[in-house]
Amino acid sequence: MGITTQHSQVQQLLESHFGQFEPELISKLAEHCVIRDFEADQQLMRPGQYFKSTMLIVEGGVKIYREDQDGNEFFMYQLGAGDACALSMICATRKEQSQISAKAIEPSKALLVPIALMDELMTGYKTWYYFVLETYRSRFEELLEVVDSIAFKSMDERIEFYLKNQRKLSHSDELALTHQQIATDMNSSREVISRLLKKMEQRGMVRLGRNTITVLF
Amino acid sequence: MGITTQHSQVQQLLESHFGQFEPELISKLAEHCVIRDFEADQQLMRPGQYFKSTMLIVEGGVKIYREDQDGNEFFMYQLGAGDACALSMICATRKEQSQISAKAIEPSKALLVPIALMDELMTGYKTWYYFVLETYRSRFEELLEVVDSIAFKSMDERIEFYLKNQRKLSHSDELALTHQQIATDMNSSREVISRLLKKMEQRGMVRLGRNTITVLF
DNA sequence: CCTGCTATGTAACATTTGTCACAAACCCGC
DNA sequence: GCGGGTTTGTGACAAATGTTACATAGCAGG
Repeated sequence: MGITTQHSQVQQLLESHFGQFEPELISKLAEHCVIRDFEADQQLMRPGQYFKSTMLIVEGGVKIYREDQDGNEFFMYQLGAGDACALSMICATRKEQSQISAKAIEPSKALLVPIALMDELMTGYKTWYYFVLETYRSRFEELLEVVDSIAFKSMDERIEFYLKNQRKLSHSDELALTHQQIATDMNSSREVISRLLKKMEQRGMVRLGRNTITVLF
Repeated sequence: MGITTQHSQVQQLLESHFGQFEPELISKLAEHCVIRDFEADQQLMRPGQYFKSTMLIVEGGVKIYREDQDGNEFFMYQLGAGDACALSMICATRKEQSQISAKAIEPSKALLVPIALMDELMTGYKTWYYFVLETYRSRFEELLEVVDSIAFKSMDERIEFYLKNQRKLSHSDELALTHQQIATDMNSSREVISRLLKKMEQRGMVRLGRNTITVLF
């Protein structure tokens, strides 16, 4: 939760996770950013909130999901070190409200870039403008894949898609997940997930344990 | 299909549909754009295609949808005069492939902006850079609504959402649609749509006719 | 090692959506 | 006003997903 303004630390974080930025951009950012820490499970954004700054993730992982009016969740994608929240970049520039929710899945650190700086960064630093566009483009594509998975695929294919994503994010075939968590992320029910996971185990696609799913495909 | 390079005509189209652009930007674009006409039902983009230019719609309407490997479609959103294809703007700058399909729903006209120009436009013209960001942001939000509708809603609510969209796009409560078209757009089957529309008619939400659905809500 | 909490398994059933088969209604051109 | 195509209506059934209710299993702390 603490807010620090140690320039040298910010500078170092920027250099290690945003090496593509030109040196003057890094100094500029280091001058104006603050670091913010989040605990696991802490909410970074909630719908309806106004952005005062753009977030650059430098440590940990952040889950981006959509919520409906009844509090149901739907997981969309996840950010890690080196990523930025696309919506916060553009909403920020236009003082719009957030349409999504974000939650830290582990203790995480983000750099907060004041929105007042955005215009100057966009027009003055080519690497920043590329970064913003690339961020938007790749989130957009991730979202398109999500649309695919719910528009065209059946539940068991969606679980497969979900597990593949989780594996990529955790860099491991051993996923520490409960069936309930998966169900919540997919806006389904636990029994359905258990049932289908069991079938996948019989087909040799996964190995199931308490709190763990080992991906075998 | 014809390609013309009549500067004055381009200039005029730009002025009437993209009035927010600064005059020098309009001249710049008029100098380098070409007009392209599309017939109704003609495909503007297909997945896997490389972009050579960004499209600004100046007349007609374009439907943006996703296709799966079996040729199933899923309608996402629609562009009209004054809109631009978000993906073509950014894919264009990075020479990436299109991930979507686009089809003219009526005879349409677009201005083609060569991708070689993008960098100069982005850095040199503030109104262009705002336009690109705003385009991306609003498509992103439309896509989020689409995700909502399939992640959280049942078929009848989705039909309602679909009809509301169509009404907004056609500026009329009388929609010229067959049940089959709706089914295709929603990746469902005609019988399901007919069944649910009938129920909606009984509840007084729509009036059904051959090739027409009158929205009453 | 017992207790209690959490996670998982599973059967039975409800609901929603999709599929098949075919009938009826509508519309256009002759 | 008569075919022939297209569009819509509908019943019966299949398949997928969601719900309810409860049993069992694993783990952690006392």
